[in-house]
Amino acid sequence: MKTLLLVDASSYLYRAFHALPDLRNRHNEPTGAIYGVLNMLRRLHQDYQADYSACVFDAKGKTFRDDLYPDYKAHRPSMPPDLAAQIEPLHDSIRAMGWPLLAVEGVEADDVIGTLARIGVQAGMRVVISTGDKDIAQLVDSHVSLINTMSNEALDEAGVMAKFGVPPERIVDYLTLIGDSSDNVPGVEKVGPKTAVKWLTQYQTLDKLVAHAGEIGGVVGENLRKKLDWLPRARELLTIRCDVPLPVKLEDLTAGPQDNARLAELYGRLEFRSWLKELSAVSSQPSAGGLLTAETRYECILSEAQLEQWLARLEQAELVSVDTETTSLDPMRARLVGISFAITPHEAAYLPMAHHYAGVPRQLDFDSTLQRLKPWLENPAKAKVGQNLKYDSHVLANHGIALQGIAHDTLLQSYVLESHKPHDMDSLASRHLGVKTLTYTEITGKGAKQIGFDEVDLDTATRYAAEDADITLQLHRHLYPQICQDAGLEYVYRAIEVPVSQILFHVERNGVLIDSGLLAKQSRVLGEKLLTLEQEAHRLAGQPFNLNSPKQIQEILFGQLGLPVRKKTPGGTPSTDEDVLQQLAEDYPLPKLLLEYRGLAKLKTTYADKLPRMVDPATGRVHTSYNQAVAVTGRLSSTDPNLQNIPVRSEEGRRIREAFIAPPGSRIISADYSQIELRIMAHLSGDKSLLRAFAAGEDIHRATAAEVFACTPLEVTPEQRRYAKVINFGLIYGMSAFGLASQLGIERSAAQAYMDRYFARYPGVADYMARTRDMAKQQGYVETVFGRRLWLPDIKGGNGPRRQAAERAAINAPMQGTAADLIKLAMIAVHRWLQEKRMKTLLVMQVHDELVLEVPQDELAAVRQALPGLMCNVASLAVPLVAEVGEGANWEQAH
DNA sequence: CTGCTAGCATA
DNA sequence: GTATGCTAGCAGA
Repeated sequence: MKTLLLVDASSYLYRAFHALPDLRNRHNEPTGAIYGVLNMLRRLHQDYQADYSACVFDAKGKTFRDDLYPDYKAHRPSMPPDLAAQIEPLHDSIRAMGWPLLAVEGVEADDVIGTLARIGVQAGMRVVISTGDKDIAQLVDSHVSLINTMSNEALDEAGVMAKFGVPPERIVDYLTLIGDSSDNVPGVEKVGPKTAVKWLTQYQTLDKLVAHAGEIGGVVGENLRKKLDWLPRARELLTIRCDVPLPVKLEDLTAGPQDNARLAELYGRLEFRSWLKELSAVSSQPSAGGLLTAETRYECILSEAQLEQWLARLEQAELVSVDTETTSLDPMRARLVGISFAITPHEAAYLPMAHHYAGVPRQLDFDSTLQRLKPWLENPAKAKVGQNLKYDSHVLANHGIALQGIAHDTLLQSYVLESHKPHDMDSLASRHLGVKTLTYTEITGKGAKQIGFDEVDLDTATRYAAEDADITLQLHRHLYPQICQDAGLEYVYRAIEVPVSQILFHVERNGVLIDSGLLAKQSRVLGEKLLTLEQEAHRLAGQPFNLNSPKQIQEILFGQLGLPVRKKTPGGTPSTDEDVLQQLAEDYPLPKLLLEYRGLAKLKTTYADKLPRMVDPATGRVHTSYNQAVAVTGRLSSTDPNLQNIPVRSEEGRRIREAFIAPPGSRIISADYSQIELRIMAHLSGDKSLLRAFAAGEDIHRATAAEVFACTPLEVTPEQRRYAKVINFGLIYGMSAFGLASQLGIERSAAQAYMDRYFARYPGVADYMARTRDMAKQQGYVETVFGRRLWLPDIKGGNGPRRQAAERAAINAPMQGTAADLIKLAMIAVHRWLQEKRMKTLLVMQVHDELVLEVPQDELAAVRQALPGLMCNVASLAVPLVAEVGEGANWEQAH
């Protein structure tokens, strides 16, 4: 959807003039208001890459309102000369920046904006109005929103309702009742926002209120009745016109190129030196996007007095950006080296506590300083923002501090806004703020020569650490308003991602108990089998070779033994993957052996050998890290170790799961959603047959088989059910006939016939797939049920194969993403329930559609009983959600 | 030591 | 056909 950005420049001009210090150049010409407005426009330009835009000013001349009401704005003093003098250079600068500028004689800026907004909406656009004036709230609707670029406050329909207490369409009535003193339009005496909202809530509209004016008692009732004749005219004065004739068309409102020569001339005269410098740098760094190289004040806290002062500031602050510096990237091992804080942009402090190098200045005492900070860090009422605060929570927890008051996280903000782009701070700073930050490796070096952060000198450490806190705060101010522009995104961020982050912190810290002895035993057995297989393979090949080397296997199979090449790798060499070996195994002995070898080798190295080495000596448990911001669909991922790909399909693989155990007196409970993605497909598509099958609790693969093979469910053969299952999975993956054919090992035409039959029997699903593809192509993203946006960069641009892949991803993403949203909500529900009931049960793993818990014996019954409801009642979809619960001494038994 | 490819584990 | 992360081998530092 295209965006039209309208700037109510006059509203900012007055505010900048009055709010900012009286800046002047050497000729004593005033420049403060120009600076303020341009600064605001530059920020806006970064925030909104609008397709169409206009910067709108009031113009000279009478307007229809002056005719309607001679006293309109009558009490306003004429424009101060210092302000008037700034208008022309301001207009010139704005034009030189490339903004379309509008000042229509005889028409107020509000009416120009109202009219353009209407034209934009009619053209199917999203309209964003940047204004400092509350009157414009009357223009808000589902397509039109406001942003106050000075306060960073964003208002959509819900926002208007929340702020004013009445919906946008009642704003005019509201203003009419309370009057507008700045325009000299009186309202009803003694009626302010409170009474206006009360009346409008009760009577809904001004007209109905007027009709019932007789019923209202008290002085205000009297006052209302006195003004009955006046109110219609006031209403007309306060109503923004959306139908004034304009000298421009929508097509004229595209941004032009920035005229750097002209701008340099203007900035030179105005003496905006930092912007001037940036202009000269712009040729070498075109992506800078135009940013004020503001002066920064970074402080290193070394004295008691400084600490005292910052503690006082932290106590007062509404929101503080926090960042920890540590000795390690491993969250469970990291020790604190220092902490940085930022309260206002471009200003931050670094508190070093544990730097160790020759000649390090005396730092504040580690333990006592931490104790001083502890109450603030642990106070849930003191709001904090950070970049991945889950990590900082671990670091602080390592020192016995339970970080509370996590209000915001810029990592999650970026993820919710642009899941497909990088979220590291350096990328975010450059993308959103046009700032190049110090990187960690620039500070510490890399490779063997890398030093710990505790060895970094305090000056450098301060620049780096304080910048991180500062940039995080700036990013928050930049990103959060964008999230608030969209109710869905705001819900996903505030009601899902922020709370889930804290729960993941607990899950990671809980860890899971591993039977290392059992794994060691399995490793020995696997090792012996591998040795035998290796010898046998060498014998069959007639020579020794490395069974772990695909390259050597290629040479043996397709070179020495002359086996047929079935498939090529992307690199153009003959593939030796599982599929190929499976086919070759039908006719030759060696491939079968290699398959067996590979399967067992994977089990041994990746799981049996690796997991025991991941046990944390301090806790005796394995602590994975969940990454909350990598999967573009909204899923979590798990690393160090990955606990989301522990084997389950093969018999031998499942033995690994027997090593995931509970301590004595506890059991493992596993609860997983049944057919979650197919259920979501039924919900999203609304397909009648699919909904009916789920509502009736049928075996869904059997039901599908019955439809595709035109028989009754009872007549479905196991083979048919297997086919239907593959088809159902294929649907979730956006399959093509080609893919289905290769999966089932049948002709493409036969696969196409199955698909045709499926879509004929489930027309709702066919419809849904087409709709999803269209929506993805139109807007570049698809959405989950909860409004999470899943971006598909390749869907528009890109060549054939990439675009087709993006189309398949577009089909899959809403289902995978909604499932991810659901289980995140389930984690929140389960965690809250456990807390409320003061249970000792621990959430220990999440595996996409499954939650694993470690449950003390005496809580078993309660947890088993409550889990399905907690998981299934997080949303009410058009199909029932079903969760299956199992229990055992280990994870394998719990299934 | 770092980055790449091939292959494979899960949902 | 979707989404991930990890291992081993190997090539070029």
